[in-house]
Amino acid sequence: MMVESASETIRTTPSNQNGVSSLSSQSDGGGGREGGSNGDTNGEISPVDLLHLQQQQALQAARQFLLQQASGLNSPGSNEVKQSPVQVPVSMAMMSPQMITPQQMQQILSPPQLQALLQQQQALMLQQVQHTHTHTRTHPLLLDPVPGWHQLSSKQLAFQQQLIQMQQLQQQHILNLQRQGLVPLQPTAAMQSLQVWRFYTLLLILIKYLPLFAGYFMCTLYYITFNTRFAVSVCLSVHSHEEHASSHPLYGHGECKWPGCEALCEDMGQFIKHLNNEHALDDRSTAQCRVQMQVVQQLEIQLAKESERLQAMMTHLHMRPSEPKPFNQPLNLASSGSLLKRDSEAYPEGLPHPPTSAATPITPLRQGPSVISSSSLHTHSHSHTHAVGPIRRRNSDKYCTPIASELAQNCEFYKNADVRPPFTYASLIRHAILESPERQLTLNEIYNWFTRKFAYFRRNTATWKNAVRHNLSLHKCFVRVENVKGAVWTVDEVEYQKRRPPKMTGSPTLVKNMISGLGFGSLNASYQAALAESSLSLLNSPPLVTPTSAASLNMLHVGHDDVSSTVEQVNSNGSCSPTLSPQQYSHPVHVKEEPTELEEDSRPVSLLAGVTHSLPLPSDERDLEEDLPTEELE
DNA sequence: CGCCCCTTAAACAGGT
DNA sequence: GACCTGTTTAAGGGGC
Repeated sequence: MMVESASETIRTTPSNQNGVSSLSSQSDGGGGREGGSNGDTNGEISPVDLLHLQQQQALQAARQFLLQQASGLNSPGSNEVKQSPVQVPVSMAMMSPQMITPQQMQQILSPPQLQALLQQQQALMLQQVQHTHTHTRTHPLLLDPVPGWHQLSSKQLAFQQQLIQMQQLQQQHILNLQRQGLVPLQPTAAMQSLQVWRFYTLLLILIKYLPLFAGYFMCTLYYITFNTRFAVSVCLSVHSHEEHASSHPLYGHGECKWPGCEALCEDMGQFIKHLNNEHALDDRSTAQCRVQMQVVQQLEIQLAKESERLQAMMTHLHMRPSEPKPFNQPLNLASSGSLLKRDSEAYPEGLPHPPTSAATPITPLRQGPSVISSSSLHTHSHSHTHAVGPIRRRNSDKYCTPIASELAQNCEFYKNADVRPPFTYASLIRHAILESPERQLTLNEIYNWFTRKFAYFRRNTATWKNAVRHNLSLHKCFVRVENVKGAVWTVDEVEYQKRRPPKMTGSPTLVKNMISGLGFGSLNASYQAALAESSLSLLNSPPLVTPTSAASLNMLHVGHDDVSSTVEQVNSNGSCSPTLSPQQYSHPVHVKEEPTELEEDSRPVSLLAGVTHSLPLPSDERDLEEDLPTEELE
């Protein structure tokens, strides 16, 4: 009911797209342009330069693709220049939807197959180059990516031609090597070609499958198009037909390109009708758009990774980096990764360890402050600091994308987008209280927190305020404390943990619990369904379904719907105070009746997380598991 | 089907 | 009396 009126309240403009808009400044022909500049600076073109150029082209193509993804989200009208050099690689990527290393590929593919792939990849490169310097107007299927881009200087053209020749020679050399079975292991031309190919493949696989990862990652890029009924234009299609140059970015090949839709529409009118009917502004569309944003985010991360890889390769080859590349975050599939920087070096088992440096910090592509907002808030909460279980906590974070990190990362989003946060009132209230310096808030302060943090709660105040009051009174975890200046509300952590759902056991329920653990338990059906259907694949995907132990599985319930559990857990890593009790955590004023006797046992384990203690794990996993609630306390 | 959780609505009381 | 705060009850939906 509230969703319907959401479209009426558009109060923001898509002004924050820093991560993407920075990419948008990279034009389609950027790679070629860089190559051209190289050609300007260097009279002689070395093979190393060519490799560099190839890599740059690949990255530029990826950037362009990201740009398209992002621009599809941002502005529906920005898709006119949507030809893409990534077009053809799509087919390559779909040919082999596996992420394999060049070595693995050599093992898998026969030499002819490998040769064909290489030829195809090389042809792509050549096609790109030729496309740029033989004028795009000669190619009916390609649009001019950037006006004036084809107006290269003669020197640049000469460079391009030289590049083509070198590439041909290079390709021939590679194929000869392949025929002879001499596949060098060091990053040579063949390997780098494979690397480029792999990059394409990886990117496009991500495009293809990342939408399925929906509920798992709460996206962070923040677009205001949520507020408009039809402004959510997600362009999943890498192809763009010239006959549809003026068409809708979500429409192509006679079918709807909305993620997961593929409904057949004969013409634009039918498509528009379909779009209005099936993809109107509702929870499901919102969730899907959120997923798409996550796709973009992941691609950006991946792009950063590949850029770093390129830098490393170039460094290895004694090449001069063309530009300082932002080093990236390790591909931490847990969206709470930003909150887990402290122990990011130690990857939880089951998570894919990034091949590249894990210690390099990332420049957030989105709202920088949002990533640290909750963290910083809780670092101030000096005394109430308890550590968390190292492995289990991370597993918990991994599976139950903590709402804290979700809020932390998407605070700007929720602040501006009129989207209902997928958390329960109790979770939000608890988060608000725990976020406060004193860990206590008056009712009015809770109200203010809601309105301050969520655009959604700036309307229908009577409804949600009533709900807030109702929750405060209903749940025993919220304790009213008389204060000098009135009454404040605090959180009784023990009680809060008590109300958590029973731990999951079987695999069928696992997924659902995990989803609910993501904080979507309170969503309405459509939203849940949208997220669930997108999450299933991810949750079943190998890297995330390799639970390290029964304990890790049982941890899954810990994050249920809490907003802040992970925030304080993670941020309390540094300060180890095993003697602090949950009561102290919840509130000093509150008098508790039944302290948990086992908490002292679990506490040392929880200290492992941030400070890499080597305390032995308690042998009794069951007891530990029962202690989890207290373990979460600070 | 029953239970539980969550949301929403509403009535009511007490205080300012 | 209006408003805020807090409590309580009820209904409905969804998951298990």
